[in-house]
Amino acid sequence: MSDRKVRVRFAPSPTGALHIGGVRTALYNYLFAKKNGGEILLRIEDTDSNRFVPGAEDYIIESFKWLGIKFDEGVGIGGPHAPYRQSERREIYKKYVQQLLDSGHAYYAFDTPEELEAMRAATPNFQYDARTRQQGKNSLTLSKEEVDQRIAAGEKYVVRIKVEPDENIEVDDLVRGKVVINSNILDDKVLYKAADELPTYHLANIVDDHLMEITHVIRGEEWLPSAPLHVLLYRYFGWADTMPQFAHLPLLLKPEGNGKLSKRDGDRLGFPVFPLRWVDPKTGDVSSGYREAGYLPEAIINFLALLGWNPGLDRDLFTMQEMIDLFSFEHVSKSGARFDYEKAKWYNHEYLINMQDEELTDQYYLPMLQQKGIACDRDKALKIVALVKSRINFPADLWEQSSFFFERPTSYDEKSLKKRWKPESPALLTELVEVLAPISNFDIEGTEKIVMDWIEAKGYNTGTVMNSFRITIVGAAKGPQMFDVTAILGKEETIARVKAALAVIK
RNA sequence: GGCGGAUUAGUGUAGUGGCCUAGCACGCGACCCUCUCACGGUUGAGACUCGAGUUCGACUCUCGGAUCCGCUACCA
Repeated sequence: MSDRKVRVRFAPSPTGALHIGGVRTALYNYLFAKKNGGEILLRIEDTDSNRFVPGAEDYIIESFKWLGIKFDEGVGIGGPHAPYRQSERREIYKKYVQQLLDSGHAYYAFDTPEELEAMRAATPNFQYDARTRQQGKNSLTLSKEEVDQRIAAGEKYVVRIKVEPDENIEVDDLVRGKVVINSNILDDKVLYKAADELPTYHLANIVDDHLMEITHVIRGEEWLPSAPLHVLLYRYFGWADTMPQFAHLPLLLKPEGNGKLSKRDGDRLGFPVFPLRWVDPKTGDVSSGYREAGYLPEAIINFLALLGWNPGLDRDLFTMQEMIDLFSFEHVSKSGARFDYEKAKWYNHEYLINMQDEELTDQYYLPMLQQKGIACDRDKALKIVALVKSRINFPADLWEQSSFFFERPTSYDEKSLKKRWKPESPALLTELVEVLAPISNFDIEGTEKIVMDWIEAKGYNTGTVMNSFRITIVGAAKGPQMFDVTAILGKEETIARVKAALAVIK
């Protein structure tokens, strides 16, 4: 078994947008597969016909495409084990359900929802198992003739697993170690529904993982309680020798309060919980996405990877390849990780300021300016981006940080004025205009030298002059070095702004 | 309620019995840089859930309490 090629899968059900927690699960699967020279496949688990949401599958595929997680086979790609959509594998499952029925590890049950309801109401903590299945209408209590008759009559039966009682089931988990559970607490889970001719998750999952030669099942912690059932299924099928290894990942928790991260937290706290924007086809509700919010996929990947896993190094920035090389379940934590949106922003900031000026300019800045109808040649745009990029968290911030290059301030920040505008500012600036006016070459060094010499000669306070100057040019006490700004603005505009401000600020 | 899992600063984590006066990062504060805001650098406050054991010695092992999380569907 250990010499089998590593094969993992990510198997979401298409019930809506792909949750960020699901993205992390997929990411860990991906990292593990690549680390071990293995393969990862994408399977769609749409065995619940009632919860199917159109568009969800495409959304999932597009999300991973954006994030840079490439699957080796599966839905949208194909492969030797196609089809990868469970709703298209009906006939396959039927065969295996029959195998379990024949070997006595499963049985037919005809109990109606109402009858089940009644049983639950009558017995506290009721569960359909070895102790209670005598009360049900199933092929264990009914005669063979009646069972055949009911099925022949088209009655909507269900197939349940027959869990043998009093057995300790061991689950070997890559992150949690050995977990032992007694079969008495397991119920006879439904494996197959005749109503839609589809298996439930448990059956389909085990059959597919076996058929698709999955070696490692890496999934969320919510599956840990049903892992023993899955172990049983492998055993009942006779596949125990090739049973995959399990790894149950800790959950992603709400940033504040109790519980796991949900869609509503994003709405409430104002951050996305989905990779891409999603419009619910039924309700029309719109959920924001990381892509549309201006996140770089690399930043999201890095952030998510370190939420529950840590390579044990004293740094936080890793490329996908580095993470692949470093990934190991030994360093996956066992407890749930609170989602920290501030850190997500920091990651984006880091990835953005580490981008080349050219890339930021061509990919984001120039298109942004064009959309606003602002003419600006590439050289100038490049210079501006270089000056402001250290202050941005999102590409959109590029505009906020640089708009003053294109738009003369129409108002002046109150706080800045209060702190930096001195009684002598108007006189100083009036004089500055006279100093600037004769300068023929308005470049950075030249202008700076002339202005600084003037300040020194007159014995003025550099801070007072420069900050007052800054307010008239930028509109607030912020931004790049002043002469970098004026060199881009040019003499005419610089002087015009000072004069305009002088006329407005009292 | 039952069963399972978990528990290091506000958050993500390092730590595998003595190296811990518990490290790193985000966030918060200060200082330096400086014409401002960022960036960068330095730095401050801030944590081993509690109680018993085991041990010469426990953040690290065992047991119990507390708390949190998950599961408990003809959903995944």
